[in-house]
Amino acid sequence: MSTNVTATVEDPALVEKRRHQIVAAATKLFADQGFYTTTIKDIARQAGVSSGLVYLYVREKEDVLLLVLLQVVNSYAQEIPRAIEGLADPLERLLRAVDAYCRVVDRHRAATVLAYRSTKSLSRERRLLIQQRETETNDIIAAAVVACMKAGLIRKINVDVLTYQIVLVAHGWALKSWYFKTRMSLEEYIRDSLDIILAGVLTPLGHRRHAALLGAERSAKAAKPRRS
Amino acid sequence: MSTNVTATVEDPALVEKRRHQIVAAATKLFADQGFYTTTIKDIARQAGVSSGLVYLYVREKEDVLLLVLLQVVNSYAQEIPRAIEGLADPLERLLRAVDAYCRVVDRHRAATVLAYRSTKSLSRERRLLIQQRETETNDIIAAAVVACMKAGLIRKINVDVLTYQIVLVAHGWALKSWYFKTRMSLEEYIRDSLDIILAGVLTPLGHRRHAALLGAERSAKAAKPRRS
Amino acid sequence: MSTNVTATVEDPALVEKRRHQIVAAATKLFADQGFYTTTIKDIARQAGVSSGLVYLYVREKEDVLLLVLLQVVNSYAQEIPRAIEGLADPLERLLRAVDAYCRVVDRHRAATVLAYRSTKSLSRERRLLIQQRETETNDIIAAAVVACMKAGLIRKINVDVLTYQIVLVAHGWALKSWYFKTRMSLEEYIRDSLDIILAGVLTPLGHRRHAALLGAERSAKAAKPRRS
Amino acid sequence: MSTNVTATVEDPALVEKRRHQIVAAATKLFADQGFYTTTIKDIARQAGVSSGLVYLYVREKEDVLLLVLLQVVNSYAQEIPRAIEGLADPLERLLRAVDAYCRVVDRHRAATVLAYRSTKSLSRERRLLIQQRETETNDIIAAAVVACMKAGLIRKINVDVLTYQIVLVAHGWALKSWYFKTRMSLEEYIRDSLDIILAGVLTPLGHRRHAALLGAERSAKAAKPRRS
DNA sequence: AATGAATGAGAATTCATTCAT
DNA sequence: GATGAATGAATTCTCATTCAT
Repeated sequence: MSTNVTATVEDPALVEKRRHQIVAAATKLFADQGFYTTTIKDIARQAGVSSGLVYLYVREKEDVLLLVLLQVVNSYAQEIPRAIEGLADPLERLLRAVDAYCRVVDRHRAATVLAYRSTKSLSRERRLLIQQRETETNDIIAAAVVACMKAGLIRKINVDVLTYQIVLVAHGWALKSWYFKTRMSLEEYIRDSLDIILAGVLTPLGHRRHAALLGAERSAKAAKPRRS
Repeated sequence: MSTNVTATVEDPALVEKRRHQIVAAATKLFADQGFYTTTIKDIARQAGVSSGLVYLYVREKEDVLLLVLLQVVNSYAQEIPRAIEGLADPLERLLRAVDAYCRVVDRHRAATVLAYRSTKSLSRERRLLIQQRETETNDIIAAAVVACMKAGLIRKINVDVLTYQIVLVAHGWALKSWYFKTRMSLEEYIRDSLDIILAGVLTPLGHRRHAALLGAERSAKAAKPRRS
Repeated sequence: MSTNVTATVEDPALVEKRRHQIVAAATKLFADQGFYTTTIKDIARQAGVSSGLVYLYVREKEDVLLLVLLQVVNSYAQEIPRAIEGLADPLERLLRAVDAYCRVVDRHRAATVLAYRSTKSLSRERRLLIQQRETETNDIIAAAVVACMKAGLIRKINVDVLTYQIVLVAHGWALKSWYFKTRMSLEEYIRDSLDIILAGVLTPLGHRRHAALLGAERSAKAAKPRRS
Repeated sequence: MSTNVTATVEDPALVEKRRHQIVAAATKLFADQGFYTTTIKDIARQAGVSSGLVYLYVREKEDVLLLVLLQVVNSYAQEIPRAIEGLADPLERLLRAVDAYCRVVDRHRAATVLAYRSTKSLSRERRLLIQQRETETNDIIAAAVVACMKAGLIRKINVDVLTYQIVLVAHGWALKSWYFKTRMSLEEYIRDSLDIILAGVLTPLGHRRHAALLGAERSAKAAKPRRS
């Protein structure tokens, strides 16, 4: 999770703290107004520091964008594996991974959209860094898909395409949240999307397992219902 | 197709010609470098005109972006209906519409990505204009889905979600073309994506029709093969 | 009345006509918005011609200003002498001259203010041309003052200062018309101003003559009253 | 003396200092070349600062003009009252006020002319601010006139007109200084102008007082002659 | 003679970045 | 380490002037 972004300041704890301030402020502003229309002064003001201070923790404005985007893709790369660790059933792993993906996206909605808008504002090198991290996330999904296929739960289809469709579904929640927000809950969105996609790719065996999992979940929920 | 963008010059043919020059130049540059990093001078140079001339056909820089984005969404709104006009079979209409959508996106790949990145750079009013046009396109897809559902070819699923998934597939080709381009052709992408999505939503009747259509298409192709 | 402003066009009648159009349009616009904030296009539009046409009758924008200002100072230099020609009595000549001055200023109020604002926008050479014409006007007033002094009607005072005060009174009507317009008529302004100035400079003989003139005027007015 | 012109910089002492620099530079340039032909870069260069700095102390170019003009009208509004404070005799107050007015105008000759030329270049709101301040100055003169009238020193004449004539005399020194400068001193100009105006409005009592005041002044001068 | 499209120099304004305190 | 004043390059937009038609 090292960032390539060099700071003048030595004390790592302080660097951590200041960068957090800056990134938090910048994320909000970039998401609201975009990268180019946000000034360093805006960021400094929002973060409650001086504009000069920003340059003690970052070499140029673009570094701030990099830090912001890294935070998003890192949160993907962290939270999805965490959601499926310990699970053995391939289908359950896939379902949980998709579910986790959508939920992280939901939590970072603004930043996800920002990534779509602003990744290209990065220099090539930095852009590749981001794309690489994104690929890592996709690989987790792809691995889960492959595992299902090996287990005979998913029929033979183009893994890349299916993976990408799942990724698009997850990102799509952020991209069109203004549209869906008023029409359905995140849970419904996940369920309906998976319904469509899985229905077409599961084998009969996969379908049975899916039904079993849903049944288990439902009874689990009935037993100790989640807080909304 | 009126644009709200006012020109100082009267002659409509000239306006048409010059705007075309400007939009072509701007599309390329915006796609390559983004809206904010492209200057009016860049656009003028690329278009082979003076920077002052641009302002005879456009009131502000943002108008250029509007014209560029309008061109994309207008081409969606035009070409998709054209691809399905005259067709009666609901499933065929849906398949052709999706196919057409993906192909327009392919032809305007850069501009499609640009729309994702830069729509928010527009003023609210202009942004709404674009979004409205986009919605019109989506409505065409949604109508085709509904028709299939009414004809018993697609099972009862959430129309919005399916429509959106189709739209994401179409746009997705542009968004990740850098990834797919090297791995598969547009035709394969369309086929594999539809395979996954349709498999999950067609009724048995729908499946039979789909198979029939594919068969017809294949023999048609065999008869008079398309030029690549 | 030759202007030093060269025209491309030969036909003198046409030049006259076009310049008149242009000057009329420019006078209005310059007076309303000032020289620098008025564009050649504005002038052309207001004059009902094309912007290119202006340059057939004028070499640069500043020439238009020169023409406008020349028109004003020329109207001074013409109308004041005309008002006093044929009059023999020195005091009557002075009074009528002042009266005429104020009335021309009133008729060209906007242009008079414009002269105050914009003469300095002219190049040195053109500015001198205007100032020279202005001086000619002042000389008429000064001559009338001197004549009164020689006739023993005005006591020995600084002619320049008195002349200038009279000029200021005349111009003052234009400069502060926004203030006086609502408080008094031009006639009252002239009367009250002369009352103050003359009272201090007339000799006893001068006073008697003044009274006589006023009496004559009053009875003349009573005989054939002016339409307001 | 608050200005409505907002600065980005906080430190009031610095703001004061920088604005002073800017206003001094701008006054000179505006007076020489006018508002529109002076660029911000010109001002910055003349003030020995960068062009960006100007915008730390001013929001737009027009603000610079406002500051310049405010300085002039403020100096009127300050120095005239100061010149007559403590004086009891109404006629002496009037004479001293006029004298002070002419002297301030003399000190700010260029800026006074600038006010005539450029007030209309201000936005309505700012223009009103200037005009209001000017009116305040005129009110001081008007009050002194009225006091003289009440004391039977000035005969019953139109106060507005007399006040305005006095104002014109004061301003006139600046407007035509190019003409008078070579012909007479400021002192002579004041004396001769007052001679003409007062002679016409003083009552016999007023005349006696005037003579007494002049006598007192002359002997005072003889006793301890003023420097230059 | 007249038009008005085209040019391009020039001006105001912004803002990333630096640096003295 | 922190501040925020200062810099100046860069950008948008305007408009006097030219010139092909």
